Amino acid sequence: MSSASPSTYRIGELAKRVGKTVRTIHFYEELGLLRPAERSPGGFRMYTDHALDRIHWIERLQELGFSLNDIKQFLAAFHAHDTGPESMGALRSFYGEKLAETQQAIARLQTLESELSASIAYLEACTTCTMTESVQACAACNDSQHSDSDAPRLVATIAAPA
Amino acid sequence: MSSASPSTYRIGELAKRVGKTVRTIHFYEELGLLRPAERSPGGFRMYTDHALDRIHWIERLQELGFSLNDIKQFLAAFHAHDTGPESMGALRSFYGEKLAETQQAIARLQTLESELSASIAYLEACTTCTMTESVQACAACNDSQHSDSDAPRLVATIAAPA
DNA sequence: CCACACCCTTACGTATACGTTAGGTTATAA
DNA sequence: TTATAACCTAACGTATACGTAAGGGTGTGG
Repeated sequence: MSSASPSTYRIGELAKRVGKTVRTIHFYEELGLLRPAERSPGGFRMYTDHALDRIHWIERLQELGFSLNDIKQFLAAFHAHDTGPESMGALRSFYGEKLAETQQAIARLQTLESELSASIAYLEACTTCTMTESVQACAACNDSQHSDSDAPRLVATIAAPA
Repeated sequence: MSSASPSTYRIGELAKRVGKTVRTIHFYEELGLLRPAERSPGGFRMYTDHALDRIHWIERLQELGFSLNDIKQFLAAFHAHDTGPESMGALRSFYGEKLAETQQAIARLQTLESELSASIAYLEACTTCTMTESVQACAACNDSQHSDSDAPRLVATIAAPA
């Protein structure tokens, strides 16, 4: 076994290198996201390092909230243009849309974060509560520990039957 | 909180009020997340305003990234405790875990946000590029507009066959 | 030349959160 | 009383991103 990578390798090797399963790579190919550089005489898929980059790129886009189908749509649009600048323009607006969405997602998560924090803070008082009835009774709780504020929405409506 | 109306109403009315479909409410019931206050003599589900609050609560938890199954698991644990403080403690740790996850999600999205911004900034230069070849040629781009920095990862590996 | 890992295609299975008939019943207005 | 809107249960369909066999070739060390 030589240590220099043979420049092309089979699917199992590629899978190992990117940390995906063979099935996943097959799947990407079914969707048109990735194609082997060539096939061996016997029909084995042979890949180059470019496949590696492509798969990492797909990974990042998925983290950004793109579906595999989104990526497929984009690749089609990307290659549908004649000149580099046009293709790059498509890429730019593709990313631009997701940037906006990402920023909204962040804002939303931050709202939820503070709501969670408020709920947890509110519930801290319950730690020292000596009440021994079931949670149903909490609806009438007037403990001075947290009577100064209304129960957060994430707490107020839980203590009910089913 | 919500108040006086006919005090109980049927599933269609509830659906309208919360902006969900009847099927969704049926589904929540199948999962044990929600039960009608009672049934009409003829078998119709009759709800009170509490169902409204419950559904809104479920909505928020979903936005937080909880699956309906997570919520189901939690409700079981919540009602498995004997005293209010114990149940509230369960709620607190339930929220605590998600708070940590939410904070990680925010951090991750912020990383991705800056990556997207960098990519878009990089691609701005392409707007003024006069190159008329296909995007494949961009791999060798040495335009002074962006030769000062390497292409962002989200850009570097795209301009390739398929 | 053979064993055995690795690869091939085809195709059904899985989890989530509902959507969509299908066939029949209940409530209400005319 | 009857039309019809709304409801009932049961059950199969949908989209996403793969998992998991099934049945059979390929490639290579010994």
